[in-house]
Amino acid sequence: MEPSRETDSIIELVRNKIADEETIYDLAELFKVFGDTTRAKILSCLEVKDLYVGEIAEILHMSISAVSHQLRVLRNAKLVRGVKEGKEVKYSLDDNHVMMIIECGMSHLKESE
Amino acid sequence: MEPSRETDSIIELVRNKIADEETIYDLAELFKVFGDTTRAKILSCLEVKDLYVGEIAEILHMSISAVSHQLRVLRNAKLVRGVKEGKEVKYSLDDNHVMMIIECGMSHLKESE
DNA sequence: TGAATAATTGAATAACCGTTCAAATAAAAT
DNA sequence: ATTTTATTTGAACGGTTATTCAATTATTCA
Repeated sequence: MEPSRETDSIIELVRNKIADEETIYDLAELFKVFGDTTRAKILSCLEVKDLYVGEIAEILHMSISAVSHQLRVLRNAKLVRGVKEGKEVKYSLDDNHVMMIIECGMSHLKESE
Repeated sequence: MEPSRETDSIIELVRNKIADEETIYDLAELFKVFGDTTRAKILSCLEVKDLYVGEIAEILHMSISAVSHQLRVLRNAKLVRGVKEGKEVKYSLDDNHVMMIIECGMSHLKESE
């Protein structure tokens, strides 16, 4: 690419139009949380029904520890919420935005066959 | 969690209702591609305008090699498309679904303040 | 109080992945 | 034909991260 007044203005045009660094960073961080099979499975489970940690582990044939670790990641990202009920903790999707994003991705998969 | 007939049926209920393993895997793979700052930046650029590799690199202050590597990932995921124009290759978003997913994530960020 | 159950946490290991660097390909210009 | 420019590619390094294992916290039940 030979630099020219023309391309320089394109560079500046795009630089000024894209979202700011921090927003893009946050966006990537959000998608990163969805971008793991285990976490995607957990979210899929919670899409069906609120569940205890042990139930999720059993459904997914995983250790409670592994599930708990991923639940922490999901909690930090505000995608799920845990409420203590006696000895157990019942998890649920934090808001219906989460389901929306999943469905958004799902519909893309269907479209691109 | 003490196992009981009750919880067993919940396990089965959820197992039967969630998407199949492969679909969830594909979903996670899709989000994984969005879940990197560099790739998110590249997509943001292409949301503004179709661009050559060198232009993207300049806009983002990155090496051409690094950008090219990430473009390959995006190409494999069918999120961008590259068309050769002489020596250069012009990249564009593959379909407007891509923009939709980004906007979907963006709106979640705004909502959760 | 002490044993048992549910879940969290921290450290360690292993696998994955993004960037860099060097080399290779491909097209255009001299 | 040779050089220059644009991009791709492969290997290697370093950093991130998911899982495992062991230990810990918290709550219930005896």
